[in-house]
Amino acid sequence: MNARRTDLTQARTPRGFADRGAAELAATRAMADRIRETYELWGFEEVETPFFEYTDALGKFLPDQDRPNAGVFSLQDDDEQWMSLRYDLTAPLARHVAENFQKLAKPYRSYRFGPVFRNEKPGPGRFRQFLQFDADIVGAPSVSADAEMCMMMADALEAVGVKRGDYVIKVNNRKILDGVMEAIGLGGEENAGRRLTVLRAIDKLDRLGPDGVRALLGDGRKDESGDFTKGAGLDEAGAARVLSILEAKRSTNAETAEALAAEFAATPVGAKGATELKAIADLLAAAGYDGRVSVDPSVVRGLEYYTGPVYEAELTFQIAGDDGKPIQFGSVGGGGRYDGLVGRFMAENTPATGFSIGVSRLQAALRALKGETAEASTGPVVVLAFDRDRIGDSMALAARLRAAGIKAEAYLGGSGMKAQMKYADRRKSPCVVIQGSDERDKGEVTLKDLVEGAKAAAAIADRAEWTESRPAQVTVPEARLVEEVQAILARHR
RNA sequence: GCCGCCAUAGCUCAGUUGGUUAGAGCGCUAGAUUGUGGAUCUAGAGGUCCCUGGUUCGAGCCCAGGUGGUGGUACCA
Repeated sequence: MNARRTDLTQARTPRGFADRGAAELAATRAMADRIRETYELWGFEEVETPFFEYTDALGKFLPDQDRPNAGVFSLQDDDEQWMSLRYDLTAPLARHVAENFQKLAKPYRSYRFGPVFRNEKPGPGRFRQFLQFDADIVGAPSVSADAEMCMMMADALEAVGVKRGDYVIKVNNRKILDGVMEAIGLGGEENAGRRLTVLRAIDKLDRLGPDGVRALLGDGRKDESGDFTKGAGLDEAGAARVLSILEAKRSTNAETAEALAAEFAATPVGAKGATELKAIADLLAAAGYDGRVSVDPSVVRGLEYYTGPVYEAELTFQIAGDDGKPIQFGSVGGGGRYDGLVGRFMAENTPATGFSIGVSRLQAALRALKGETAEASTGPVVVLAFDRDRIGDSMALAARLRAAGIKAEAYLGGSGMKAQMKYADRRKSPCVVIQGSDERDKGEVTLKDLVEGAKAAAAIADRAEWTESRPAQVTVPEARLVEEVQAILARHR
């Protein structure tokens, strides 16, 4: 009967994708509910966009227009138009706003939650499908909107259980860096690539340190594996000037903003950036968010499209990993102002700012913080099946429990009683209902409390006593089924 | 993308210089126990030794290419 079959299909998830079980889904749902409550409290409304967008709507931010599958998952519709799975929630929002511009009250405050897809190499804790939770304000040009975004991000983190002090929202302004780059001769369209290289170099500060960043700003850097990363090609003075931004951090937001204003107001754009940061610092102070939101010149974000304030949510607690070394969780979300994004779809330019929370990443961090306390949720009461032809009786008993609001199921498998008990055990069933012919003849049911029973069993060593004692088990009139089961459930609440 | 390491049962792994029918522990299924979770004992099921090709009388083991995983690095909208 076991002839070797060679036609079996291999059961496997695609690389970088994962199935998620009940415990993890429950944790995700709980977290999403907290975030949702926070956003609604701030007056944001939910909107959902499809997983697919036309590739051109996702935009010029694709790494290579000629290869639509690089970075994103793309396919051609039957009319030959390219469509792509969304890689974030911001580009689809920009499209939605442009498409419904007349209908939306501006400033438009909205949030959305869902999976996004990236076609790149997966790593540990890094998947090709993951969840984001975004909030954006479209149509508010002032930095008060950016300040509000930072505050709401802080509220959201606290709502999901990150304690004050265990996180920090860092905020900076792109314009300061733009000013510096302009001053050292990196202005203009022709230097866009080098400006991006500078941004990416600064983004690596926490990992590579000042010397590593300096190398990336100059000629380039060779890492331990021998791979060479080309640098931005700045001269020594230029690199020093860029790095000096990072030293402007002071102990309070007001002082940092002032230091930046004093140092980097040489160009009009730099001055504007400093003024904006000062305004944000004032708003944060007035709202009581000092300390939770911190003005930090090292935040740049790797994205090209940000035009003003940028911010990043960082978890600051450390816990030891399996190898004893501390794990740094780092960034769990970020965002910024993208005044040009909606403008790709319509002549009217529309300012916008928003941020994204990496739900999967945040969830992983919280799980590590709290330990694997995914407390086993209680399963259903299981009504055992005695005679195959009396399954209707089991189902009727289960139905009575359900009518009383108790999770219950009749055992539908084909195994014997011992296996059925094991099944109930594995389902984390609090209690089983047994009705064989003995009970049925007398109009009774036997209930076994599995939680109590497990405790009693621990003390019993030999088989005879085990079978004899039948711990935590009662036989009651069938009419009292619901009350007695409720009593058992109440014991373990 | 680049560099390194790894791939044998559901899981963790052993497997001699290249030599007969590839093993262990755990897990799973069942029996001992006419109707009871645990413990104990016993039995059973479960394998394309990642794939393809090569060397050889003979390959789980050696060689080449591929695939997948993993650790760095790059990218991360």
